[in-house]
Amino acid sequence: MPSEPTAPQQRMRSAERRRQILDAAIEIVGRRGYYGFSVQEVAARCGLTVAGVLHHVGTKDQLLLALLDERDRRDAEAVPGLLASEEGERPGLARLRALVARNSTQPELVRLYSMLRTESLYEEHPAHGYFLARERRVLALFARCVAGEVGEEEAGPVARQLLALMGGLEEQWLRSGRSFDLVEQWDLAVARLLPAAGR
Amino acid sequence: MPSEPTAPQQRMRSAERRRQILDAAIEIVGRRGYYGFSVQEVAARCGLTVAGVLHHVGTKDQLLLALLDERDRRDAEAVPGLLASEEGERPGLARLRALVARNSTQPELVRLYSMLRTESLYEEHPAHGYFLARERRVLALFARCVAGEVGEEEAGPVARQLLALMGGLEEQWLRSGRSFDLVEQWDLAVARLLPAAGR
Amino acid sequence: MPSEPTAPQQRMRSAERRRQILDAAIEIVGRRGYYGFSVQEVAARCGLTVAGVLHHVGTKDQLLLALLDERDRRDAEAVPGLLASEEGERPGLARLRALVARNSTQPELVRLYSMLRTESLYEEHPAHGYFLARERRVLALFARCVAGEVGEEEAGPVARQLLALMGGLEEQWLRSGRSFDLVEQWDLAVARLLPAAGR
Amino acid sequence: MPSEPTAPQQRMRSAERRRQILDAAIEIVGRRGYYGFSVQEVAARCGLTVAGVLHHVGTKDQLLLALLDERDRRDAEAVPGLLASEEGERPGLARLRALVARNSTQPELVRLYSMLRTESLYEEHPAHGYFLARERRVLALFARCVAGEVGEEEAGPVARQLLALMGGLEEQWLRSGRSFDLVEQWDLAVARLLPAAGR
DNA sequence: TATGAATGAGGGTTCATTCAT
DNA sequence: AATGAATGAACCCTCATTCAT
Repeated sequence: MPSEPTAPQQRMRSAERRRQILDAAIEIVGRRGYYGFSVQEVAARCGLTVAGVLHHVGTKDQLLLALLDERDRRDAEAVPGLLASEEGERPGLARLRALVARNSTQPELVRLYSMLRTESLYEEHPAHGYFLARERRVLALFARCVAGEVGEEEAGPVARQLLALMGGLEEQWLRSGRSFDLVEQWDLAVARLLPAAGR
Repeated sequence: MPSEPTAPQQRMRSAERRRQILDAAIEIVGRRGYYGFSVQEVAARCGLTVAGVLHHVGTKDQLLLALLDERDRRDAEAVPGLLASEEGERPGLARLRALVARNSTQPELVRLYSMLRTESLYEEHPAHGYFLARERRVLALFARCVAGEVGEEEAGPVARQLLALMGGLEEQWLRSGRSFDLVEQWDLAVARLLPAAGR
Repeated sequence: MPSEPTAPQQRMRSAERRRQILDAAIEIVGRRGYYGFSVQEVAARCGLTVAGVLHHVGTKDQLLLALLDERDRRDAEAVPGLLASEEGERPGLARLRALVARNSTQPELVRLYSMLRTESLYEEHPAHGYFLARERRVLALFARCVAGEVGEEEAGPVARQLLALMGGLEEQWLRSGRSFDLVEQWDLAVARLLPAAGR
Repeated sequence: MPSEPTAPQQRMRSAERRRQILDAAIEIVGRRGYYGFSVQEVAARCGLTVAGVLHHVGTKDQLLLALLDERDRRDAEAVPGLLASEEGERPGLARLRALVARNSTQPELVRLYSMLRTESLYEEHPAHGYFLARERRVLALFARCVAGEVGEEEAGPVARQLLALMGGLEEQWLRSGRSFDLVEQWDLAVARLLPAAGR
């Protein structure tokens, strides 16, 4: 419905506006997933028209992908090398712990990935490919992180186990209203799973 | 004169039809979640009108809850006492293994719970309450299952870890196209997590 | 939705059931008119299925007409000769007052007629014909009621005025939550309109 | 190069379109009331999609209220001060007559108010509050109009009577296919009701 | 007498998208 | 950079009705 001409529409610079839109989308998609969120809602949160939002992001699907890219970009910027492992450096368990620690400060982000990871199990989900590739990459990274602790043929399964643990604990953490300390529980789990490494 | 031998009956009896509807819904909700599925799709799969489906289940929301109830009912019937633990009997690790084993034969079911569990993190999701309660119950059960293996103050955290592992491995299992043996990976994980119990 | 088999469905005799249905319908149609009422609502109020109601009344339209007939039948029975004026007897202002008095004890009934009278202004309303005929009859009756008080050529207009007054006051009476005495206001109005007659 | 001289413009400006929508709605609601009209019908009459109509008015309920506001706005504009009585000026019977006279030229408008006034007796009707307030205001105005003619304690009842008469006569006028002169009948009624004032 | 299954039509509303401005 | 008009498709749901039981 044509609304009253509202407060003098402040025009933003494109980059700024885009960031604002992606922020809003991250939060909303984190809550209700791809299928449950609407461009309308993003628009409302930004004080924009639906058409206004689309002007910046193109399409609902593109918005989703843009949002994932943006997250990756920001993460790479904020904690360089946390998820990457290009060089010859040998990441260890500390790396995994750092990851958990960082996530524990960003529940919103955790929500987003939880949501989309599960939703994208469906082959036609727009982020299906993204998360398939991501999981492969992450499993490989985790395997390298534990390479020093376990035998070669065990690295794969243990990486699986750690990834499962991480995701599962995060989900419980969210559902419980973050009523427990995520890092602490992670440490307990790792101590059990890789007892030799603790020392 | 006896009537024709009942041509391919169009009109079904209530229970039958309801089961058919719930089956279809389970599959679809498992793929796309509550937000992504439509009554229309269920109807199409059952050869019914949308109104026809609604005649049996009332509402989209009620369909979701009915579907969860139905699952519970069928599970309780098929493997009695798997999730329950009423009496004084002491469930152990075997119980957990049995659970994983059963799930490994029902990927569709696993999908459904994965999907809804995550989606229902959102407070206004129609199954939010259901999964909140369910997680509490399951954590309590798991804690009892490991009561014999670990100290009392450790039962809670370990239950968390096992639940996280179970969910996480299942998810990886689904995403990988079930390319690994779920029970095998579970055993490996448990062997690491509770080494003493292995024997 | 197929409901639980409820309390042992008491079967009623047809006439009884029909009366019950019409009673419910009178109340509901009185509130929301023909367009706003649904067979479903009537059914609910009678503890019947929609099909059950239709079994007794045939059709939504027929229900409406049946309901009007029933009202007329009951009125004729309860206060014989109130609206009729077949014989040579000369009805007077007392007759009109009796009418108002009776209505003042049956707000539900007043509601019904108010509602349908207005709704049926529309030519395609199922009760259009009914109320057209009714108004003619009533105007004729009213004219006879005031024949003794005013000149012949005035009887028509005065009948109009009295009918307008009656309907209008009743409507105000309903809207105000019956916060004034309908008969009293009627008397005041008549005293003004036909001053000579008062004595 | 100048563009073609604007082919029969499909896209309308907001105000224009809105007016068109409200006009259509007034007519339809006047015929069948709030419960009997559908947005679809309004859309069809405007050569728009349902979604198109909703784009301008928001909601079926909002359309109804917008329509009443619009009527008030137009009336206030066309015959300023007819229904208002802000200042110290003393309105008299002439004011009431002017009102009837105006209405007699706008049967459509009369229909609308007749319809909604009655329908909104129902407490949950979207215009219930509107007409409750309106009746209070109008009764107060009418009371002031006859303040010069009758004693103070009679003003209230007489206002009621006049309002009832006006509404009732209008309704008869509509049902009869406007077969009589509304103003003439009004004059007759007023002459009877307030004989002293005639002079 | 009454129900239960099923439908077809229509209800209002939401949504993503296009296009001109 | 952003809006506003408009659409087409989909959404869930309600309704009156039919038919077999």
